[in-house]
Amino acid sequence: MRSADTLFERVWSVVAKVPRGKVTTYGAIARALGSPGAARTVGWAMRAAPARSKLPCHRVVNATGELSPEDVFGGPDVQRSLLESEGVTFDMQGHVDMKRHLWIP
DNA sequence: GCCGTGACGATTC
DNA sequence: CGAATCGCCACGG
Repeated sequence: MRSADTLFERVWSVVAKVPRGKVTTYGAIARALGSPGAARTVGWAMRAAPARSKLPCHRVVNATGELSPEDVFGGPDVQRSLLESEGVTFDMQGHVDMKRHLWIP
């Protein structure tokens, strides 16, 4: 059917729909796709995602609102800046304010 | 069809 | 809060 063969493409599709100023979690995406336990696979999709794509992967964080590890993006500082630039707020721990910006497809 | 791997999640100490 | 552990699922070889 219209769904992509692999979860990867479906994940990218969902991430691409994330509105500006909002963030989503890997678990939320996996859940929306029908695989609540495939959070890891979602993260893997980001890892394998084509960098040239328009995927706002910086809007994807983990369930705790934590940003990506330093091995990606070039540093969580970059991700934080991007999100703040879009109107996302953070708490004292440097985590995203999920109560305000958590978005689910 | 098994094995290894991983930008996760939740629990526990 | 920090670190460690187990469980989960999907893809590639």
